[in-house]
Amino acid sequence: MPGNSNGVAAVERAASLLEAFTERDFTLSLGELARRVELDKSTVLRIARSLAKHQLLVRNEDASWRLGPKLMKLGNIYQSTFRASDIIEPLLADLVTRTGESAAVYVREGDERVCLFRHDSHQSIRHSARVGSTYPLDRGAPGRVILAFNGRSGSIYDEIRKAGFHTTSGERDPQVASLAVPIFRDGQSLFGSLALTGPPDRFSDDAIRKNLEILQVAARKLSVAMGGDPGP
Amino acid sequence: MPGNSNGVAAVERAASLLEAFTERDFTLSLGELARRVELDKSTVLRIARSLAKHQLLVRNEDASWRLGPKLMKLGNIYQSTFRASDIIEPLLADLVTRTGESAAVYVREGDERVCLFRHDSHQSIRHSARVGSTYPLDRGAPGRVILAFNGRSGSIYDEIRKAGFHTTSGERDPQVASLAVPIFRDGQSLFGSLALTGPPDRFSDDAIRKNLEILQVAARKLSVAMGGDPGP
DNA sequence: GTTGTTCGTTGTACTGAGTACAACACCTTT
DNA sequence: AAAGGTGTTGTACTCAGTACAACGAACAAC
Repeated sequence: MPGNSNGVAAVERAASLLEAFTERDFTLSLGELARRVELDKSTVLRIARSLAKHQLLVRNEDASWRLGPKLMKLGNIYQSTFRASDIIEPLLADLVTRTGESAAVYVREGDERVCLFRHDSHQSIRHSARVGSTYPLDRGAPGRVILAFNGRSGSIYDEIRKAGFHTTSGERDPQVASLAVPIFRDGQSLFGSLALTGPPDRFSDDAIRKNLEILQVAARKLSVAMGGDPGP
Repeated sequence: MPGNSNGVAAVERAASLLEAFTERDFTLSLGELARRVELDKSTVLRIARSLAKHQLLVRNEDASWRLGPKLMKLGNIYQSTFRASDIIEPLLADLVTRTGESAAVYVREGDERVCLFRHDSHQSIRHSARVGSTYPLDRGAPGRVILAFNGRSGSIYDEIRKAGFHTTSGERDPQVASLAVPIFRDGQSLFGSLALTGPPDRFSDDAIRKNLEILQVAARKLSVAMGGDPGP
């Protein structure tokens, strides 16, 4: 199972088990689990038992499985790696009340971006992603801003760097538009991007102009709080 | 390694690897990691590589390791299992502004309780736990309330059931006092407990009386929203 | 310069752990 | 009563996982 070899197959199988669960299918029977990961039922049972011993999986009364609380704890430690929650969370809430759109912070993680923090808009029509979800770097404003300020060259990225922000509509998902600016920490090093997202029809030129100012003020405040230069 | 046998040792080793990380030691070198889990460096390296392939672990530039973003995603799915975040989160925020203390929701998970949601007080002196942390059931008001309404017998628990709430000061942690009430869902089945926590000196009889009313109103609202009886 | 220590990494040989299969008991449904 | 569906356990085979030792590269002490 280890693609290039030099790994531990059983561990990767266990990881696949965890990945079989989604927001919709948050509880799975042994058989269903075995079917999804394409392993024998007995194999899945033994791995699941070991995962459950560490609360990475939990067994419910009808013998089916669901994800365990340890994952929430570990996910929280992952988040604390960035040492930013105290500053970011209230700031996102403030952004939402000011702009009416959902606000989020994305950071680069390898060749993807991860939604690290998020605060949903109060409006009935709103964009709502999940914290921890990964998205491509080269699609959508939050990703492109990260690429631009990570030194990616190309006419688009040069423009973003010059403008200090970027906006896209329906690029990654036809249903959502987004407006993003960079956040810095420890001087000039990029921390990630701060973004507003919502339905494209609420991202008119006028709305963008108005929200951009609010967003940039927040981004500067954030950058300064994390020891970074305010940015261009 | 599987205590009673009938598990997969390599998987449990991998779980131990993840558990070696804490809020303080959020990044560990290979050697340190091997020391903590008491395994050979080569073994740890191979397991870590497999975990990293699934983003459960991430390698940083100096070759040390940290927890991966997939954990946040999975932790989020765990949380969504309870289908309650939309209702609970704003309610906790409201509780904090009304009472000035930190508010949290605990659910039973086996023979422990897990902090499922949490909103910190704005005050400089405040109790601040981590979402996903586990605590004993028989220490602290949130735990005892869960035991009482899960049918645990005994004079203390009979009293709690009769009163409809419980308060403790310094029982689990000498530094914190708490006030907790039950939450129900789907009729009479217990969902968990809703609690306020803070420094003991802010939990005078007067303060408790005042906050209890606010807490109970919130708990009833919550129970009804989740299809449960409002409770006694 | 050395010597010593740490770090991460790779190859090896051994053996015991992980695996798939089959059979089982227990349910419903037909 | 047969057929499908659970979850479970025991088995035997073999290959995957392991610890060990050795390596090169940094870095510090002297």
